[in-house]
Amino acid sequence: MDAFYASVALRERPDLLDQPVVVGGRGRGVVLAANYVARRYGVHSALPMSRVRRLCPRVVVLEPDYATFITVSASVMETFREVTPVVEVLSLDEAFLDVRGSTRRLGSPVEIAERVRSTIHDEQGITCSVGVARTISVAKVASRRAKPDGVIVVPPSEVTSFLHPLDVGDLYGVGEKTRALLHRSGLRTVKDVAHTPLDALQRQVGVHLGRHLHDLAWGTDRDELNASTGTREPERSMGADETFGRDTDDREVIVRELLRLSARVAGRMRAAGVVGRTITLKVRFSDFTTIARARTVPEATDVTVEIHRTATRLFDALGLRHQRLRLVGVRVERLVPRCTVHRQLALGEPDPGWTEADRAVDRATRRFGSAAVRPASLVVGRP
DNA sequence: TCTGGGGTCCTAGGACCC
DNA sequence: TCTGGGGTCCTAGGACCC
Repeated sequence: MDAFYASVALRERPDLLDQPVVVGGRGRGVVLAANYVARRYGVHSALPMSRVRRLCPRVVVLEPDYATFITVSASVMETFREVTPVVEVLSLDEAFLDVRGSTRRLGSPVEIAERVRSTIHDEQGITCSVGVARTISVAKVASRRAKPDGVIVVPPSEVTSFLHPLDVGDLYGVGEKTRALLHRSGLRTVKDVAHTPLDALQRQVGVHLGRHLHDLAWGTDRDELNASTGTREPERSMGADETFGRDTDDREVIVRELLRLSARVAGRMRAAGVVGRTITLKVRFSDFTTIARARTVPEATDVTVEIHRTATRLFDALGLRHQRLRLVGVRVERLVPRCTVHRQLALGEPDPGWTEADRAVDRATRRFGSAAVRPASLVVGRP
């Protein structure tokens, strides 16, 4: 989708179509999506909101409405699945489709692309762009260059002439750091990378990345999709983090925030039916340096208080003294389906323990909303 | 009052085991 | 002429994606 969040938000506000519009958070947030009018001012996603107002004082800021984004996304994915069952979902607004088995029924890839685009336009009132190619990274680069509201087809015979003039930073998977590293080595275009001997490239950037860059530069990367037809791949980790409204060194505030985050993560884990053993605490200081500390516990868990206890211990083990924090986060890794582990009963553990309490909270939350039941320390205005 | 929040994958080093 | 060698698990950090 083109400028997905902004396009969806603007469906409700057609009066703003000619105005620079961004969807973004308040306070210390960043731009989640900018419409193409705003982009003319140099506004783009991930830009701090404070800079957006300086670049474009008359910008209109809309709040994200995730419930609607998710609904629109589901409809869009449904449209994709009418084309082919082989769909690899990348994010809410983007997917790879393997249309090799659909051409008899629906026509050439370009015809399929235009059909999908017009369906989404008619049904959802937003535009999207499509790249057509034999491998995912070439398709991805093509779709970026097709934006907004376009289609680019790169036939196999034209892959190198399409890719080679591009900057290495245009490759899918090459970000700011890798681009700078390659530029420092004199490799500026995709062609430069393609014509560097593989072993020389691997000495520069490591074996794996070197191999990967070479494949990207010749357009010979992956061409089979990870499309579990229908069901999604289970998540490998789940986490939550939050930037404070202002930096803090107050242990009580921090530990309380860790509880909020632990409850959020554990609730999502229980809803997904997964448990995990490795709990990671993330801390970002005022100067933006960020560290993470992890601990693997003997028993996989989805229990709020257990995750919170581990996170708090990890925090205390940092031994911070009056260092102000900008952000804290909690993540649980190495997730496995809950049904694959059986919980070891500890001696002395009460039978209806925290697990049962969490289940009860989940039931209350489902019926009455997330504000219904909370740890007492998270109740605003408590005595 | 610069710099969100959700993820994935890779690397590197140390502990530990056979 | 001394410190094998391979594998797994764990932790920390970093790059990248949307």
